[in-house]
Amino acid sequence: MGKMTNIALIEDDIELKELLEKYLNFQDDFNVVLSVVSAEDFFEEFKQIEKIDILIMDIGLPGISGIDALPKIKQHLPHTEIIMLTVHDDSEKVFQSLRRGASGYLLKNTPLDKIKESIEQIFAGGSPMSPNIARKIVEFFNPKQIEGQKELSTREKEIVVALVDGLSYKLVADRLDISIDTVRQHIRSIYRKLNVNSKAEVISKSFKGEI
Amino acid sequence: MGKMTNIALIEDDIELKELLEKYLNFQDDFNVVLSVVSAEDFFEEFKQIEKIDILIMDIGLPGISGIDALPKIKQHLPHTEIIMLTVHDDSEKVFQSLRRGASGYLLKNTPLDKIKESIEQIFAGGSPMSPNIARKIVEFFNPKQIEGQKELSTREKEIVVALVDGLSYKLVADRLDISIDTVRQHIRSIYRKLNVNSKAEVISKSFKGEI
DNA sequence: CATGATATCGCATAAAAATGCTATATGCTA
DNA sequence: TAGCATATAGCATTTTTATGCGATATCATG
Repeated sequence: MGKMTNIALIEDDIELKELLEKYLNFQDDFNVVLSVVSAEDFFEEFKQIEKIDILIMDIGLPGISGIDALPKIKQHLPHTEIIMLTVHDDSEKVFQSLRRGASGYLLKNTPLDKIKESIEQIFAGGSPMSPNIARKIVEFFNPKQIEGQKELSTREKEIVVALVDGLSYKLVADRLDISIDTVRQHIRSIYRKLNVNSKAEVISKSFKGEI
Repeated sequence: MGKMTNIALIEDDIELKELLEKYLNFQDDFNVVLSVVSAEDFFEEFKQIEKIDILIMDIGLPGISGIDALPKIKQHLPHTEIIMLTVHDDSEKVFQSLRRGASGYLLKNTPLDKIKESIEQIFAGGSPMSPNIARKIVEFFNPKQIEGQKELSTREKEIVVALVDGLSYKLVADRLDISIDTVRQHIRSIYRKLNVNSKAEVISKSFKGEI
């Protein structure tokens, strides 16, 4: 037998919580060591547990939300991998969870065997992600056009990426192997298309998905 | 019978190409309508195909690379969903592919039945992604802690917010009702604490949650 | 084949940002 | 209380950015 994986659950839907508990405990190498219905309960009890490898938690919890609890949990348990299991599929919640340290993001319609698979993926250095969540992320990297805003060319998008990386004109030129004057020219076109007149605005728009 | 899904392949590994072709054609509702070994061949032949729903392509192709071919393909076939199937798992290639319009990203060790599943996920509005690839993305959103990064003061955080809003020093001074020299001074402190030396880097860090 | 979008490069200049140095006042804390 | 971080402000200089103007070449589209 391999080593046991210790799992904790925070889930206020009692039915789902018990189902998960039973299913995971039924697996040979999984062991549910803590199962609570709120973040508050978790903070009260987690210190009594020797080791938590995986925490599966909801977002829509009573009291402290799952997202707000994330930083505090990661602070106390930096080596625990956290999987969000939730009905929320809006980009804001997804990105917030990831920024605050979640390693995976599953929708509640995920079948039990896929949840098991997700835990195994974590140990294989992967990040389990429901396909619909992954789509949000893909859209972040390749946002849809804003109405009335002109499409940037491939080269212009590359320039934007470089600006977002914090590069100066000189370094952009080096990365793309073009002259600094050409960089200037592209940036001019970008400013015109986006109706801005500073790098700062381009970077902000990029992060806000407005490009 | 449901409607047929038309699939195209660009894969220079002949063995894999033929295996995929056979496997996908064997499925009831899949139909491999084009199967070539290079981007050049694809551009020559794709116009003869009435409809391509899904394109599965490699990155490491002879001649034009898969990544370089992406924008041109999306331009001609904006409604074709593209899945990258490749051995490359470095962040740069992953992000480049996504920025250039790929809808999914699978590693070559993906089993055939998972590839089939991925195609179905695309039609369900999802983005198939190997777990190891998803991990790269998660790390993008939650970068590792920068060692010895100092906490910003309240005033400094206000300045950061103003910079993120795309304001110039002058406008920051106006908003906070302080002199432009004081703004400079605060920004100096911010740069020192964050180990950067441009507005662009501050804004990026802010969006990435590194502040 | 003309037109427009893209991609490249150069020169010049004004505006903004980055940095070096100095200085005063306040509040916290070791 | 001496030291430290914060918040304020000024001046000078260098570097980077923003913008105006001009130019050539390619490619796709009408």
